[in-house]
Order: sequence, then C-alpha cells, then structure tokens
Amino acid sequence: MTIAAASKVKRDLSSDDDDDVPLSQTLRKRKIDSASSASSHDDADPYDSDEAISKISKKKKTKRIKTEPLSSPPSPKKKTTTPKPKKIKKENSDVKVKATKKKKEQKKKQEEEDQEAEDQKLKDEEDEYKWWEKENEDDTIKWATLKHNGVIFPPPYQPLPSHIKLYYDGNPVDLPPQAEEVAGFFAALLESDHAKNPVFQKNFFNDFLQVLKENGGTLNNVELKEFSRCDFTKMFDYFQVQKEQKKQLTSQEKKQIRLEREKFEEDYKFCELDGRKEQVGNFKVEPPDLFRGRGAHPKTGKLKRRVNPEDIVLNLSKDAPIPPAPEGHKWGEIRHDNTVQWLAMWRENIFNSFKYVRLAANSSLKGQSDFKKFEKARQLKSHIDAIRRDYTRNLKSKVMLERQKAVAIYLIDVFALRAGGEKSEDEADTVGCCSLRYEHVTLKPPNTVIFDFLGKDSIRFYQEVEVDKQVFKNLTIFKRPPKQPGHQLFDRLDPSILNKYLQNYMPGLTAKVFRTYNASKTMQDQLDLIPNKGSVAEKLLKYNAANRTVAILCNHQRTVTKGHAQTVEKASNRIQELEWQKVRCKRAILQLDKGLLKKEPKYFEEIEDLTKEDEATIHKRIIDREIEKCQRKFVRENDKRKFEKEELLPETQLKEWLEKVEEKKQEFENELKTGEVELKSTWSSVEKIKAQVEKLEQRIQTSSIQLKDKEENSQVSLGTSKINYIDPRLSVVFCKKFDVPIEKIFTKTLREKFKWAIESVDENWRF
DNA sequence: TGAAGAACTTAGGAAAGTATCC
DNA sequence: GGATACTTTCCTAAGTTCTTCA
Repeated sequence: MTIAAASKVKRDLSSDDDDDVPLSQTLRKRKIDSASSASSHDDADPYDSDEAISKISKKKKTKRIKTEPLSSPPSPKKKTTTPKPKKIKKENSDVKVKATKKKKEQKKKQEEEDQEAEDQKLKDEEDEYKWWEKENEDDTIKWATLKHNGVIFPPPYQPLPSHIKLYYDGNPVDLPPQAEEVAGFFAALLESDHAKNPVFQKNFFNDFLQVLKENGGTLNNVELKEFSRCDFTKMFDYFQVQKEQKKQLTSQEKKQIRLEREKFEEDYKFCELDGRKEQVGNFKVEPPDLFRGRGAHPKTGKLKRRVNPEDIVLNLSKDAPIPPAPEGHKWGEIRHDNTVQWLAMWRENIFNSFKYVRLAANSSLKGQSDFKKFEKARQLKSHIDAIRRDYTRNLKSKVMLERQKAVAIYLIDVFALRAGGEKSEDEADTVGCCSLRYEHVTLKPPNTVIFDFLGKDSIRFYQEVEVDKQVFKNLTIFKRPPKQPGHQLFDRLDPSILNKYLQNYMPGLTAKVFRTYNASKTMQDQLDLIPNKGSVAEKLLKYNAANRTVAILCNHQRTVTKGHAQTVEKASNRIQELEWQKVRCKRAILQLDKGLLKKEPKYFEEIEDLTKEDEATIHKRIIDREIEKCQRKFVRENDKRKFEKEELLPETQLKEWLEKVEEKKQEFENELKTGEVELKSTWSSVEKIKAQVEKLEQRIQTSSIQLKDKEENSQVSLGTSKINYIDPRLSVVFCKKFDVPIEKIFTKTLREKFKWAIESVDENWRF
C-alpha cells in the first residue's frame, strides 16, 4: 500500500452505504461551460442531459494572447493603477558596494579581499534585519525603497570559426550569424533526447528557417528544405572540444575565471531594499535558446528569442538612480510599483507571458512569504476536522456540485493532489484534481481506484488505492454514460470554485494549502516516531526516511541516474565481499583453535552459508578487478610519462604486476579446494581475528544501510519537499532535540533561506 | 462574472562544486 | 593527484492563485 493510502486508512472516513438520492431533483440550471451549447433541463438526471457533460476535456483555446511566433515580444503593458505606498520608511545611507578596479597582485591581494569579504559579512550580520522578531506588517506594500543595478545580459553571439559549419546533403552551408546561432542551439543538443524528438525538430526547423529568411538566407545559396538533410555533427563536435578544453583548465585558472565573474556580478547580485542590502535571485536575463518543454509539449524546440534592454521593465523607487542601459540601448520602461516583489521583468516570446527578476530565497520578502505559507498551513489544523466532517457528509449531498466538491477535497486531502487548473492546447497535456478526466481513473469494485495520469512537469502519478466507499460510488456516478474518455470527471468544478468554497472555512485557504499542511503534518508525525538514540548517522537516516515519506506523499520523483544500476551492483558486490572476508576470518580462527567450533557453534554457522559457487564468483571478480587495475595503471603511468617526455615503462613491468595477481589467484584456488585460509601475519591470535570480524560486521551494516537508503531514494526526490513543503522549524527542532548539527540537514543555501526558522524556535515547538 | 493578465510558488534536470576512491 | 561519485546550486519550466477588466 502506498503511503497516501496508508494515511487514508488511518483517517478512515466512515460512510454508510445509503443509496444515492437522485441528484437531478435538486439540481438547478447552471451555466458550466459558456462555450457549450445552452441546453436547459432543470430536473433531468444530470448525466442524461446536463450541459456540464459537454465539458469534454475543455481546453483553453489560448491561455495567453496570441502573437506571431517569432515577432519581437511587445513591451509589457503599463499598469493603469499606480499603487500608493501607505508608509514610507526613512532611507538608510547608501551601502552600495563600489567595485574598485584593482590590479591582480595575486596572493596578497587575494588574502586582503578575503578579509574584506569576511568583514563585510560580519558587518552585514550585525545590522541584519530580523523580520521575524518584528510585528507583522502590511503585506500589500512590499517595500518603501528599492534600488538596484538592473540585470546582466547574456554575452552577444560569437560566430563559429569559419571551418565549423552546418552541412546540407553533405555540402557546407554558410549561415548568417543570427541563423548560425540558432543552428548551434540545436547542435549543442544533438545527443540529447530533445534532438531526437520530432516535435522538437519540427519546431526548431521552422523557427530556424524563419530566422534564416529574416537575415537574407544562406550566404552560399544552399537552399535548406528538409531537416533530415541537415548535418549538425561538425558543430556538435566543436562544442564538445570546447567543453573539454574548459575542463582541462587548471584549478587555478578556473578559480581565476570564477573570481572575475563574481566580481562582475557583484553589483547585480545585491539590491537595496528599504535601505538593507539583500540578495537578488535571477539577476541574469535568460539567454536565447531552444525552448525545452517537458513531456509531450507542443511548443518544444521553438526559438526563445534574445531579450533586449528595450524589452525590460525595471521596477525601483522613484528616487532611486536608474541604472544605465547597455550602450546604445534604453530600457523598455521604468516602473515604481511597491506592491510587487519583482525588480525587473520582460515578456517572453513562447507563450507571451512574463518572466520576472526577483529577490533571492534568503531575502526578507521571500522569507516572510515562506513564513506566512507555513503559518497558514498550521492554521488549517484548527479547521481540518470540520472540513473532513463536511466533505464526508457532502459525499452524499443531493446537489451534484456539492458532491463533486466533496470528492475533490477528499482527493486533495488524502492523496495530496494539486488543484488542477485548466490548460490550453499549446501546453503539455497534464492534469490535477479538477482537470482529471474519465481515462485517468479506473474503478475496481468494491472500492479500489487506480489513478494514472501525468501531473505537473509530466510526472506520472500512478496509485492503486482503496478509497472511502462513498467516494468510490461517487466516482462511479461521475463516470456514468454518456461520459467517456476525454470527458472531465469533475465537470462542474474548477480551482476557483473549490477555493472560494474553502475560504468559507478559513481566509486564505486554497487547495495548495492542503499539500503544505499534510506534508508538514506527516513530517511531524514521522519525526515523533524516531527514538532519540544511536549515532548522528543513524538519526540522519531516520530523518531522511521521514523526509522520504513526505516526498512520496507529494509524488516528488526524479529520474534514475545513468549509472544507478551499476552503482547498486558495485555496492552489493562489495558487501558480498565483506561477508566473504568475514567467513575467511572465521575459518582462520578455527585453524588456530579447532575446539571453538563446539564451544560457539552459532558464531561459525555462517561459514556453511557461503557456497562454493558464490566463493568462486567472488574470487573471479576480485581477480578480474585486479587485472584491470594493473592494466589501467600501466596505461595511465605511460600516458603521464609520454607527456612528461620520460622513459616509458616496459611491458615486463606490467607482466610483473600481473604475476602477483596470478599468485593471489592460485592462493584463492587452493583455498577453494582445501577450505584452508592462508594465515596472515596480523592474524596471530583468535582475539585479533575476532576484532577484525567485528570491524567487518560494522562495515557490512553501514554499507547495507547506505545501499538500502540509496535504492529507496533512487526515484524519489527529497529536495522539493524539504525546500517547499516541510515546515523548516520541524527540522530545526529535530536537530536541537536529537543533537544533530543543522548542517547535516540544511545546506548552506537552505540555512540562509530558513534563517528565520533556525533562529526562532526552541525544541518544544510543534507544527 | 468569467476570462485574461499578473505575480507568485513549486519543480526536475543540468551544471558546477566537492568529497571520495584508488 | 586524477577519475569518479555524490551533493549543491543554478536554471527556467510549470504550476497555483490573486487581480483586473470588459
């Protein structure tokens, strides 16, 4: 049974088995789908005639304004209302860090800089703003003053060397740089799954041809007609070489590059919010590229156009200096809207929607939003019983809308489904609760439901679960003919109806609050089960197991990494080898003192567990590995010598190494034949070997636990729930109570993001 | 009132960085 | 000390929800 199902059983919402009262009797005429034909049958059975049925997988025509696919995005429209700040805080002195151009006198300078950075950090910490110790302020006004330096634009396109070209029917193609850039985007992905996706290819090729046309076509009059006749391999190879060269730089060179980059970014990385220095999140404008939609995305592969300063709207204080636009350009618009959190925005050309530059996760504004989110989820604690009572009752409501609401909230509450908003044709076909369709739910009497659909990011949600009997009955009704695949299960619902209903219980309550609530509640319950004993590593493992329970509840998945199967195999082999070594030790003990077998039969039991076949396999594996190691060592050593122009190792050297391995092989073969171990010099007494056995046992246990953890985590992503759903205060309390360093649970970035939590709770705090 | 617009949170994969192994 | 494995951060897509407008 899945965790979600288990939690469901725990809560077990009882329902009696009354038959359904005809829903149609109380159904009033409703206008569900304005797009559908207006039939009005007030009293008939809803599923015979109700117009809601026409809501066949209703997709928005286009969610956003349609624009020509490749036209430059229009400048964002100016807001008509200018919000008035309710209070203006006194501005502090300008703390902007002025980048001074120093010459590189390497070490000494570096040390000085490090010291400076340290000092600055300390200074920052001193006057750090602990918003969580202040009174809750009005949150419609996000700031009184906001100063920043704008955004960083991606570097202009660097044309490829003249011998690197696209080939068409085997002939080189001379492209104008604008088109070459787009071809390069594709070439860079040549070995990825994207490049093999026909939709991606088609979208890319259309946009590529259009850019080519806009720029006068190919320079050597090759006419490009078909994607399949294009050959991008030369470009791809070139990018690979460049990547390799970058990798080959010395660590010193890499560091130098990093430092220069950091210095350049410094001015953009921070802004001044109400006089305080705060970090900006995504201060870099997204570079042009091919849009990589997830799942079966109709627009995947389309060209994401380069964003120019003219496309950008900056948001800052009226009195803040306007950062200069890049040479020869000007900003699209300057705005002074202190009711929003963003510093800059632009309209992108794929969906014609906005992209925003915001503050970083460790900023006060983000922190406050986060805090409020968890407090809201905690507030749900005092309403959840009433909500569950009501939806259990409403599962039998005579009003269809009420039944649908009840079932939907049940699913959201028990299985942690997302709200499920409407989607347009030009997005991937994914669903959430309200948008579930006939084919996503299979009913197996008496009360088993199989959910199988693609959720956010086209991640599959598959669960076979037992549900409340009345829920099962209602789902049967929602699927009754004439409904068929393609039809909406909840034909009278959408998230806004659901959320409006939820707000009756609690202001601000929406479908997504349930996910936060149930995730944090589950974490609290799981943590409560952990005994306060054992090593830090053991406690951590338990914490991760609790975290995993939450991740599974929220269906947070990740793709299994490429080498996973191999890694697991390797690790299990190692464990098997450790077991074998243990057996060998025990054999050695008996060789020293045969009498022990009778005295401690249990201790020596496992000697018999190891079969000859297993032992032979282990021997072979070890020997093969050693041989391979020798060969690798030989090649590596000679490569190095060749590079340093030294004399190469002779083949006899390799032979010598291999002979040693051969000796070992003989030893193993003997051992297998006689069952006698060759005693090592360190095995001088029974006690010494027993101590070694103990060490091996410890290693086996640790490795086994780690392997199990790794396997269980291979498809589950713990991060998302840790970052977004589990109240960080729970983790802080766990660390305090169990004496686990917070660093073991939160990375540096997370510690910064959750500073408010780390500094605000004691060990008695509960979610 | 509903659709579109806007603003925000949530999400997985890629890239970069770090630790560990040999 | 280099290769490899693992962890963390970055990037930006994809959701939800709130607001505005006709």
